[in-house]
Amino acid sequence: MKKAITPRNEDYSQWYLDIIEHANLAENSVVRGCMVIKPYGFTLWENIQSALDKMFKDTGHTNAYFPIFIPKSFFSREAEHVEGFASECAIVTHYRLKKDPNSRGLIVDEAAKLEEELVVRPTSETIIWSTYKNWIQSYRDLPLLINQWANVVRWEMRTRLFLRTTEFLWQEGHTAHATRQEAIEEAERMLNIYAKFAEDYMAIPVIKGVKTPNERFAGAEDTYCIEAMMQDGKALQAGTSHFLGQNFAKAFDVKFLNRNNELEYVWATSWGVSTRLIGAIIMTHSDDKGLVLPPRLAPTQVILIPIFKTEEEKSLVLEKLNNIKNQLLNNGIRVKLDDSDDNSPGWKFAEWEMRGVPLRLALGPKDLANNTIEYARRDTGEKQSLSQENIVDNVKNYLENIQQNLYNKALAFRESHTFDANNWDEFVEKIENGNFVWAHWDGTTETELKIKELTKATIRLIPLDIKSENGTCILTGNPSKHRVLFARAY
RNA sequence: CGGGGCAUAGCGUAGUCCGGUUAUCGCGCCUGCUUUGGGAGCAGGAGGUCGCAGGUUCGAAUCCUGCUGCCCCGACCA
Repeated sequence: MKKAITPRNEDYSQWYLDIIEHANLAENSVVRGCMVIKPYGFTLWENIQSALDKMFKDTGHTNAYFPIFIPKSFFSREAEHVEGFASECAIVTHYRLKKDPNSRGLIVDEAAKLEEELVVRPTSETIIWSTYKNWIQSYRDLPLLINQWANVVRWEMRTRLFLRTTEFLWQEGHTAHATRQEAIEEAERMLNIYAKFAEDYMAIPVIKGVKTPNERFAGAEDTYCIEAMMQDGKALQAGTSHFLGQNFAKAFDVKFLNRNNELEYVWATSWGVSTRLIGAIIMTHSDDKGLVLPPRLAPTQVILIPIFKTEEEKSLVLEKLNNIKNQLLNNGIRVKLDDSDDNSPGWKFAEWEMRGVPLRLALGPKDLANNTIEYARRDTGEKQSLSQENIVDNVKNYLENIQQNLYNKALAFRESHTFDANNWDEFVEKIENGNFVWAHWDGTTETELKIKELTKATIRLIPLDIKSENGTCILTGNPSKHRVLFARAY
């Protein structure tokens, strides 16, 4: 038996790591801060990708690919962008190794020094806008709606599997528009797509909003975000969409002729989600028995477990289960039959629970005699013996039900951990206990930073569906016209 | 970069203070038999440059010196 999963309430971050290990999602690689995404974890990512990719394409976007290397000078074109990323870049300085004359090893060949260093992309705005300059001349070239699936590198000081790794996988959309209004609409459209994906596929309720200037993306005029609550009450930013104004157009001199034959700078957006979403799924739904996956994204939605003693029973049970498997496959359900001889049914139950498979069907001699089959759902642990009739419909109902239940549970959890705070003591107490807190803020970065210093809470967002309400800042007592969302965050 | 810790089989570890035959145990792995409705049992077996390099010693996982790597806490962040 593998080492048990550390309970959530004992050590939340160890629990998180144990889930990843036991569910076979990923592991640390020999390279510090970089993870190996194992087949099961990567299939989950592929399912995320394909659902999102369809949503992007349905809204008119197409995929393209830009280089992983970006000339260093590109980063200094946009002042805030440099500042945001300079401190966490991997840089290529040479292109050749040679034999070390003093040992059997290899050393960098100093003769092969690059004239201009190349930065391994931490994000692709700069290389993409330098390319867009050549692609855009007229209003007829707009809007330009492009997405790229890629890896990026940010040399973070401390890393955690999926949540923050040195290299991570993501998608980044980069769009160009003729008007300010159109670009803002695009940024909001993509935020809504992220929110819909989070809620409909990941079963994670999110709050939509705008970042404060302090939390804004380097080079953006506005950063929109969705924030989700994890089971320890901390916030996780699950997606961002930026209205970039004309900052990158100006930095890379991207202009177009409008209908009136006037030269104008292009308006831009960029938006992205990453493998961090897998961390969000883990931390939202899983329990002390292991991973819990939402059916719509689970690599395996249904696991079939045979139970038998004799060879004769075995062949009858397997025949039945293969038949069921084919019915489910023909109906587009991702199903797997665990017919290995190596492990007992009990072992298989535990194993597939740990790996988060939403629904388990077990069939043994008793079921053969009674024409029944046992349904066991991962989210509630509930087991039910049903007739073998209507398996496809039953399974579909179960999966739909589990998907909905996971969302409802996560929403109920968030709601029971969200409060209004009207004075400082109340604010500190609610933050300390791991909650989302709506509170008044005087709108200054100074106050925001002071609150962060005192409580480790940050302003997660200013809500999109803002409710006007006169109040006074939780810290300074200065007037405020609406509440903002505070929480400790990942 | 500051502070703390660790390095022994694929993984987790005992032994290190106080040097002494063949380096401990569990998991996992291999073979066989019995098992299989909630992580099976028994028997046998394979697997080690004790992080690296020096030194002390008749003798080093153990003592000394240097190096390297990793983990945790803080400053940075999708």
